[in-house]
Order: sequence, then structure tokens, then C-alpha cells
Amino acid sequence: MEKEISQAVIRRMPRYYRYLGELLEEGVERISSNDLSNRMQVTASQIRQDLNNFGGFGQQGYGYNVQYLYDEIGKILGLTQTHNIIVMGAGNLGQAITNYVKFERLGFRIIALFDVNPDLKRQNVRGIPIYMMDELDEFVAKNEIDIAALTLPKEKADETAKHLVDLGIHAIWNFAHVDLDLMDRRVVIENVHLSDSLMQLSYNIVKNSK
Amino acid sequence: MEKEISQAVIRRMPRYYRYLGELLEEGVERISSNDLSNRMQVTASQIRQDLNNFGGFGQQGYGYNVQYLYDEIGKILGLTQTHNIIVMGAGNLGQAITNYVKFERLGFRIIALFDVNPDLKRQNVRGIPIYMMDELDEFVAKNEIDIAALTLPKEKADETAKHLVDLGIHAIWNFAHVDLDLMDRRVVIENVHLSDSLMQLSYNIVKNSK
DNA sequence: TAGATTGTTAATCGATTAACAATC
DNA sequence: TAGATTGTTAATCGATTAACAATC
Repeated sequence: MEKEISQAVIRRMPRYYRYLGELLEEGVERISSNDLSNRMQVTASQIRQDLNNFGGFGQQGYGYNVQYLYDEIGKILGLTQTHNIIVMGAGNLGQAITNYVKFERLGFRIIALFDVNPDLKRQNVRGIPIYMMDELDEFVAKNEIDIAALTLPKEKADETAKHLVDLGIHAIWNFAHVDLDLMDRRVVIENVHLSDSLMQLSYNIVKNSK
Repeated sequence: MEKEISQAVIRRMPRYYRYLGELLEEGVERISSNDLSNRMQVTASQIRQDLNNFGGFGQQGYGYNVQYLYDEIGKILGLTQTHNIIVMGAGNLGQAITNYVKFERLGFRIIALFDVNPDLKRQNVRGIPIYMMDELDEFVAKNEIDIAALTLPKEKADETAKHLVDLGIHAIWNFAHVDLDLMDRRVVIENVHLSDSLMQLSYNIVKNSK
């Protein structure tokens, strides 16, 4: 195994990717760490350090080729392969995520939703079918699933997550308001705790008004 | 102004709040930093350091009173006051956020949505009215708005944000895939970049499978 | 070549952890 | 009082920034 790269660095990579995408749209061919640092409001030093965790993508005296760097970061982030996603919970949030077409451009493809509500049986979201929870095992056996997005009430989140892992799904995008307890298992979890985010905003509002 | 508290600390406060809430539900009356650290998988030292940024909430030999600490963190996070929210963009994500009843328990109250789509005129989400964008100025003038949630395409996000700030709204919960350019203004911004989050997950999947 | 800018090492800064005296 | 556990200072660790030699 190579030397571990810190999550602080990883968290910044999608942001670089986003800015490079914008530069591409603007038709910019090359950029120096200094120019990029001005745009992104980070230090040029940090950009160079971050990138050099993964290799030398630039050239002295020239800077970075935008298209090349964009593609390389895409590779690093695993965007060259398609990721099939199932969404657990077909409520508002589950449906909102499903409708987020934008993800598809990045290679993320939602292929099914699951819910317990019988009213949703045989329904679909933008052509993507909603199944009942008891159809999950068979579906997962027959399809290659890379990620499960969890938009369930917190009471159901933990057991569902464990079940998904047992079915062989090793990546969970967790929207439930709990920290999943799957420590001993080989799973990657990415949390999106919306209410935590809102509370952080609330704190900063109070601070800002002082 | 008091000494600045780092965002790293602030980011952890909602998590403490969440765990203390769970302890309350379990009927636990008091807890030591050590027991809490075991539950939360952080060091006891960090818990004590974090809390002591805001004051001494514990007692030697006893630990922390759960209810008291819960309330105090609630105050710190500004949850004692109600925050009125408007949601810009009544698409799937805007509606999903609006339906997230959970927020209300924390004092966040969504009072209106705004969209450009004339089909949505006079519609509502769970009783909360959808207005047209041209009704925004009047609505903001007549109501006390604390937070605007931005669920717009990135092309519209920046100008809308500027407009909101001009109308006197100084907190933005940004779901658009851009970093808003409002640097010189007195605004607090909390970003929720879902595709960034998904890319981070994707990176960790690749790493995990090695 | 001269100028520009990277890749990388060294210095600084900040955040986390450890330790322990204070005290309930 | 003795035991437990905080609040806080000191030590360590990691992340960011600065500096500069290498090189295109």
C-alpha cells in the first residue's frame, strides 16, 4: 500500500475538478498554480502540494495543461468508471437525488429505488423503477451495485446498512441523521448530514451578527 | 470580539448535540468525557477541549449533566431562536428540503418557496406556498427572513445570491454547484455540494478496493 | 538563453493528544 | 476523605505556507 493521502486533500480534489471544468468551458488551455490560486482563494503552495500527492502533472515554466489535469483528477476520483447506485427510501429526498441528472455526467447512474410504502409499488421516478424492500435481495443479486444512497429514517438506517453490506455493497452515501455503526466491516461511508450543516450555518449567523 | 473559534470545532458541535440528544432519549442523566468519547469514537481530550472553548460545562468528579450540556450546545448553535427560511427553486431538491419536517424541531421554519416556472404558480408544498420570482422583493420586505436556501442551477445562483443579499438576507445555504462570489459582503454561506460529496465517496471506493 | 513556474524541502502554524494539578 | 473527572497547560502531530533549486 502506498502512503496514505489525508482526507483533507481528498476533500479538495472535487473542487479542483470543478474549477478546471469551468476553465475548460471558458476555453482556457493552460494555467499556473498561481492563477488558479487567485480564482479559488487558496494558496498556490497548497495546490502544488495537493497535486503532487498524486504525481507531477505540471511543467516548469509552463504551468498545468487544463484538459490534461482535468482528466487526471477525474481518474484519481474514479470518474472513468460508471457507478451504479440504488436509492434506499423513495421519499422526497430519495426522489430529489434520483432526479439530479447532473450526477450522470460524472458517471453515477441511479438504477433503482426501494421503499416500504406499498402505494409506490410499480411506480417510477423519471423512468427509474421503485421496488419494494422485499425485492432488494434478488435485485442486488442480479445487478452490479456500487453505491447505496440511504435516505431513510434514522431508526431504519443502521439495520438496512448492515443488510446492504451483507449483500455485498461496500459503499454507502448516508443521508440519515445517524453515524452508521459498521466499523468492523470493509465499507466506505460518506455522510451528508443536512441538519448538521444547517446548525453550523446557524452558529455562524449568530457569530456574524455580533 | 472574543477569540475566534475554529470551524473544525464548530463542525463537531452539531455532532455532540446529536449524541447528547440520543443519550437524553435513553434517559441517561450524566456522562463523562471518557464515556462519550467511546460512543463517538473521538478522544476524551478533544471533547473537553472543544467544550472549553465555550465555557466549563462539567464538574470535576461528576462529568457532564446531559440535559444541561444539550441545552447549552443548543444555545451555542443558535437553536433557541426560530430561523425563517425561504427556498429558492421549487424543483425536486427544493421540495425535498421543504418536506424535511425534522428541521422544524430545531427551530428552522420554511415559510415560502420561489421559482420561475409558471406551472408552479399558486401551488404549495405541504401547505407552504410557492411564489414566482417577481414576488420575491415584496415578500422579503413584509417578512423576517433569516436564511435563503439556494437550490438553483449554477448559472442563476450567483446573481440570485447577490440579489438576496441586497434585500438584506445575510445567510445562504447553498446547494448550487458553485462557490458563490460574495466575498466582500457580510454574508455567511454554508455549502452543500452533493456532487463533491459523491466524488469523495468514489475516490474512497477506489482506494478501498486496492 | 532568460524567464517562468514547477516539484520538493524546510519552516511555520494550528489542531490534536497527553498529562496532571485543581476540585467536586 | 478518597476517587473520579474536569479544565487547562504542555507536548506532539499533521497540515499549511514559504522558499528555492531544478528544469522546461
